[in-house]
Amino acid sequence: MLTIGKLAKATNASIDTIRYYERMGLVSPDARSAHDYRMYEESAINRLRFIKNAQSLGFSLLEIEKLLTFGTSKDSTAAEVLKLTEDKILVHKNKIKELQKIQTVLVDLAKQCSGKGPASECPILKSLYPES
Amino acid sequence: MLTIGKLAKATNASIDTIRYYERMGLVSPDARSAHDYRMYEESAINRLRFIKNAQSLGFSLLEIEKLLTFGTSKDSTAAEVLKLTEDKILVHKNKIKELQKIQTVLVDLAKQCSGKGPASECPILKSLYPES
DNA sequence: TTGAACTCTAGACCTAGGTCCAGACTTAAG
DNA sequence: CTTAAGTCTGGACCTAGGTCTAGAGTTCAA
Repeated sequence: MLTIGKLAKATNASIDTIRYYERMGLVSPDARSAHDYRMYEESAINRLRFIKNAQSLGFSLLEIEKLLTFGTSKDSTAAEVLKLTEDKILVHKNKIKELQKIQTVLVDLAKQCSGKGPASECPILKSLYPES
Repeated sequence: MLTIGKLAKATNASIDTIRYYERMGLVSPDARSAHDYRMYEESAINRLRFIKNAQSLGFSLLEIEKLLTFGTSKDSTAAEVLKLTEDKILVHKNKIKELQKIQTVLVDLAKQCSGKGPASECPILKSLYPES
């Protein structure tokens, strides 16, 4: 069994983060010591790594909680996991599209500005002011 | 001169937002009425629209404040505006790249999951758990 | 055994961009 | 004149994902 400090070290998470995840319902100690220290099984390491992995794919803690629940609930289906994943893909797709649209505008603006002269003459600023 | 309510209506911003921008140093009333009501010139409308436009391009309020200052300071140069714009382009570029990387992984995971069977057998979940 | 390192709880604080509220005052319309 | 609608200030609250603090108790190493 691991204390919270050992678990933190093993997963490169902070103690505070682990306790925060506990409040969020993502991780909980497998036991408490005589003096109420949190005690974790080795498997908690994998659980925390799961969280990190899922986070790096853009899942929120709320979504990760669902994923974790799916993994242990007998009634959960692969279809539910797939749905969550596909939803996330769609969200990312839209975000990428939005950023690319913005990017096009910014690059176009940058091209119009020679970088010379006073800011007040800069076409970038001018185009941000509404037609007037 | 416009009261804050008229300005809000004209710009589709909320009164609270305008006051918030004032606290942030982005907009301030051109005068106060006898009873301390904020009074704005027509030009405040354009200023607020400028803010919206810049926001839609991903500039933060802090950056927008700089842009607005550039526009009115005699010492500011187009080069400064261009720099801010190019920095933003770079930030967006990196964000897009990051999202695309994530997207590749997610799409790949989704492909591996048939959507059939229990969640516990789902290859998506399995791959989120560290090699073990 | 003693001091450093660890852990506990509860709750405050942080960012960013707002939103909302209370309580008081002002203005406009009918 | 009355009443609804508008405005004022100051400060609390919201999301998300943490981070930090205080004050008290515990455990480990020398």
